[in-house]
Amino acid sequence: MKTDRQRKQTRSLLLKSPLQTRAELASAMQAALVEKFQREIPPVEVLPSRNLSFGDLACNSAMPLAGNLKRNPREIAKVMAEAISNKFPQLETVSVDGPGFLNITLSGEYLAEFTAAAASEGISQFIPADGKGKTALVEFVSSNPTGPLTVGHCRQAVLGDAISRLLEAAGWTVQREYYFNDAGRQMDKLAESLAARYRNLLGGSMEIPEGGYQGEYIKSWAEDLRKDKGDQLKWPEQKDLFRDYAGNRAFVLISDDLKLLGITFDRYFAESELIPDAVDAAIGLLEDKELVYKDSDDQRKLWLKLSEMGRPDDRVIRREDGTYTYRMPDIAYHLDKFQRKYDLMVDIFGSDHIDTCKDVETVLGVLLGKDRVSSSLRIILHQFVTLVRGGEKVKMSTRAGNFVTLRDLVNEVGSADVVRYLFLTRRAEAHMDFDLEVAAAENDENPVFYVQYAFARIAGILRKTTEMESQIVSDPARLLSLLTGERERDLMRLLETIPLRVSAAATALEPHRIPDLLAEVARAFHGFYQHHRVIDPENDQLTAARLTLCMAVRSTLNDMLTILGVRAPEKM
RNA sequence: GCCCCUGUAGCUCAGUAGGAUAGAGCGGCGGUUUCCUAAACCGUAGGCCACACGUUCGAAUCGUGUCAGGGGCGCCA
Repeated sequence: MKTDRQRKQTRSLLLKSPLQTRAELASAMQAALVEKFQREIPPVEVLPSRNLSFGDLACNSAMPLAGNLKRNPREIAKVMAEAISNKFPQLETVSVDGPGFLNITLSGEYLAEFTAAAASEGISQFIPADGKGKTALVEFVSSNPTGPLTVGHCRQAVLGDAISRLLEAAGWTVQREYYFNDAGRQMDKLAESLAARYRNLLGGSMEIPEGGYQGEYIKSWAEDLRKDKGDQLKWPEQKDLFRDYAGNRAFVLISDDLKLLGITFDRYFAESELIPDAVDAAIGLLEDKELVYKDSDDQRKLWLKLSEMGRPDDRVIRREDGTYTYRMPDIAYHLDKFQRKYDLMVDIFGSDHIDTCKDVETVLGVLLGKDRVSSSLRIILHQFVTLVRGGEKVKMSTRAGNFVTLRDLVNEVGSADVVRYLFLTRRAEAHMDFDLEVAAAENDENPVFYVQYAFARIAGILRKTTEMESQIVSDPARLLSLLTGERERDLMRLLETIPLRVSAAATALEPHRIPDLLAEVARAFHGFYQHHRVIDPENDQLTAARLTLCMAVRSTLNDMLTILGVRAPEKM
């Protein structure tokens, strides 16, 4: 047994993070090329091999360089190979193949050491902390408080939360924000709809207004309102009371819906906070740049000169009655965000927002500078969800009463884990068919269970052992000598790639990559499990080594499930 | 008419800052359990990456065009 001090020494010699390893290889190769050819060389890229039979890492920089240097790409690759082979303890082999590919195999010792570290300390430490010391604001859902959340909001809620968690995994400090319009006409319609239901309860006749809300939920609010306040409420005299009551009820409804998925926000930002000061200030900025003009018929009506900023049409931003259209407070809201000085702002909207998003982004670019906006604001537009039940499309109409709510969906599927996982298996900009039967099936058709089952299997093994921490094999040479199977080695190779792939997913703001990684790890683990018995009473050494590998897998699965917000179950 | 997204295996989808033989799950076919959870594993079949042209040493990936599907084009949000 090595002492802690010795172990640390070994680690400092051998265990570099996956990122460091690749960066050192790249710069050594670049330096060698500069030395050899006596000219500037663009950075060399070390990438994961597309096909593991070629090796663990690959580099194709020799080929694009061949034209510039007027050399055979294989000759260039050879220079690069010589620069690194036998110089890095993390490497096993380096070879030049095909037209000029450089293939690199990682050493068993390095992989074993990585595995041991992952087993004892987890893998999250190896995810490059790109966001360390930086703050991000993620805005999502942002549905107006007029009724329950729909399936579309559900996708957005899950997406926004996963993006937030992914950024957190990469070291960012994330604030989740929900913006809602409480000053617009929608709230008045809602109040009037409630008043109509209230009056109907009392036998009076009052129609739900044009564009109002017909959902059954408003009937129950009306009943509650009657219980609380009696029969004597007057419309429109007590309009504010109706509006506040409806708004509050809607908010409770929405936050309950979000709770079903385990999603919470750090801040709910109300449009009314921006009116009038922030909006007036924003209009002032636009006026200074002569980007607005008054309507020829009505001086109070204000237009935004979007067509002069490269957008197709000018738009009204203030109506005759002094109220604002959607775009104006949204611009003010984003100016507020920029004033709060986040390093990154992410907006998540449904694809129906495409035009307004572009308008707002364009205006921000004019007011704040295009570079500032493009470097710190990322807008993600997700496509809609089609619900399918047994091959048949489920009709979803946003018309009154006939829409599928988030709550219905979660209840029918029966599990927030499944909803989250399945929504996150497709990229945001892809249309999604969500099959309710597959989602509700508790069998092998459901990909969530495949991953969770791998975790539960490991938990089952660990329950049968005691003092598992003390059994972790931290000496890489010993670990390597015990884990000799191909599946064991492949599993270690796979685990080593995970931190950088998680990091890449975070940079791209693409949480859909995580379910793929999870399935890959689970598959490799299930294969290993089937072919190698972990607990072998006759062989303590081997048991300890395989437990170490299991612990590393466990940590990897756990960290990635956490990013998706999906439970890692001890038992299934 | 204009704008956005999509078209990859029977189905649902990954893969697109160009790279070597295009991947997975489900479904199909054939196997595996005295042993840590068979919600698992192993094997096998299945593709003109919508189509055409172009750029390139090299294209599912980039460009142009065509076709097909979804969505959006309010003084709603």
